[in-house]
Amino acid sequence: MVEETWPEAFSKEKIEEEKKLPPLPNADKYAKIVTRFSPNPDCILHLGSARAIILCHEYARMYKGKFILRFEDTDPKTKRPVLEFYDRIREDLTWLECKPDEEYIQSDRIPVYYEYTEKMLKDGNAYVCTCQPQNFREKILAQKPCPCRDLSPEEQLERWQRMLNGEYKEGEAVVRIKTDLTHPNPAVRDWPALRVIDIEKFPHPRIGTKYRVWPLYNLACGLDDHLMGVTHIIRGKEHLTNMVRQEFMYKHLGWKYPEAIHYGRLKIKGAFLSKSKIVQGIREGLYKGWDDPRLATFAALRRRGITPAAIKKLIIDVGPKTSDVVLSWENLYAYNRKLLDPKVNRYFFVQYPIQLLVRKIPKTFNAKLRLHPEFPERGSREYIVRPMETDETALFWISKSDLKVLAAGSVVRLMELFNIKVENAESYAVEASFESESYEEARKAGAPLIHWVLIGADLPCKVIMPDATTVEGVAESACKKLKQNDVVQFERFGFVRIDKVNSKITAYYAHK
RNA sequence: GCUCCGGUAGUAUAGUCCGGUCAAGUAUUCCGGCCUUUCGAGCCGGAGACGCGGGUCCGAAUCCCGCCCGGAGCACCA
Repeated sequence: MVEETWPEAFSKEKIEEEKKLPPLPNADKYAKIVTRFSPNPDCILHLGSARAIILCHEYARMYKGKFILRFEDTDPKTKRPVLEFYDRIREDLTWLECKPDEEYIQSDRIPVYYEYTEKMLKDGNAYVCTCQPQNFREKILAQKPCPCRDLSPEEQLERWQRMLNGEYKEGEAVVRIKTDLTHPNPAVRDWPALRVIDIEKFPHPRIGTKYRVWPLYNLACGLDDHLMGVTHIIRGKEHLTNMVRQEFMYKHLGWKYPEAIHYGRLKIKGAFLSKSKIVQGIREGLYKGWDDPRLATFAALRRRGITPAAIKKLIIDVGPKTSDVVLSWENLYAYNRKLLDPKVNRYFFVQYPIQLLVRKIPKTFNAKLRLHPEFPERGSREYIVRPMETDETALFWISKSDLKVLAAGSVVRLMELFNIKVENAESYAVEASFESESYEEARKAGAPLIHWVLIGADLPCKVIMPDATTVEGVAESACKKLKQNDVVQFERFGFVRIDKVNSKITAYYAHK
């Protein structure tokens, strides 16, 4: 009856609709959407890159397109690539469930860049500039061409050969793309495209000393985006002027510039998201590794049990806006908690344990604790609490932090076990006596519920917190069966990822 | 300084192009209640925002002008 009147109230109670990304500009103009993520493998990936990765991957998936990973490793000198990061970046993408459909490494594509450089040189759209940087700067600021600009294409090609032959030393020659000398932004005017590197001093970690002329960002990236069929460039807004620069090159080559989205910077409260800060901290030994819990690297988040799905949701939530955002960890944690709560099992972990002696226990208790209260099919763990025959006592570990509810005379329930009445509470030990068994009585008395670990069925355990401090304690012995990478909830403590299990458990704290 | 962006609750976001249905929606956070053998989750309720000042208009978060604040770029880095 009621159902007939308001059918909508009964249909699939409230589907929380997933937030979706706004449509890509001009998506219908392209047969296949192609995006790319193009990191320099000179550092570990962190949350700051999440926007590029997830947006690119998500859009490619949304339009059944293609997602490309392209390593931009063309600076053997100041942003020197490091071999280990190529793989670490691949690992991070896999973990984030953003596996690329194709992969390129720019240091393998030098001949391609040379080919187009020569074409532009030949067409009079580029030139080899041998001016002192200072001199060039003055000219360009005055909107005047430097002497090299107007040399004939033949001469340019000749100079180009000399660059390749090593007749120019580092800093002595650079290829520039012709733009508009009167462009309002001086940074756009005749930008540098390739330069000479002292390759003996700075060999490329992958390619060695094979090439002494290396392309700069705008040449390599600009060429590749077209050559690889990228339809939508999604990158940080620090690249806005690079788009303007590259558009001149596209005009020279008769190409059409892809659609470009320049999103704002992403920061997260209290975390260093700059490569240099991270690298510096590692070098100085401040951080123990790339996955130090204080870092917002993917490696660290992974170690703490933050799920890729939570990160993805967060990024999609933020979207591709151009304004900067400062995220708070709370948002990430909330998403993660929602994902983890139904999935992971629950255990007791007592932090900073103190001893609890319970007297007058009338019988043997068999505590059966479900791994997850809502999913009995997952099974349970059992602890037999058998009082000493001589004096009817049993010993437990309880958390020092629960002392606040353990004033003498108060009634407290040991979860899933029985109720006790506190007789004496010191900061190092508590004495109590059996009060009653049923949960209902505890409720009626408004007794607080605390968790416990039976002495004798315990396992030392330490939890590494997000600030890298350690919380020592004991876990219930059932935790022995946990494996590395398991994420569990330590009840009334928080979600943790199991890092190591041997005679002692080491876990990393995710969040409450 | 110059060239570009951007400013909606503690945080993030919707709405801004094409003014009214926005006395501003959503998520998270916080508070209260219910429920529950966790201080978790769930459910219900509540708190909380259009940077500032003018103008146009019957009507402005949305349009115009000025200001303020924040960010990015101004490399032979990416």
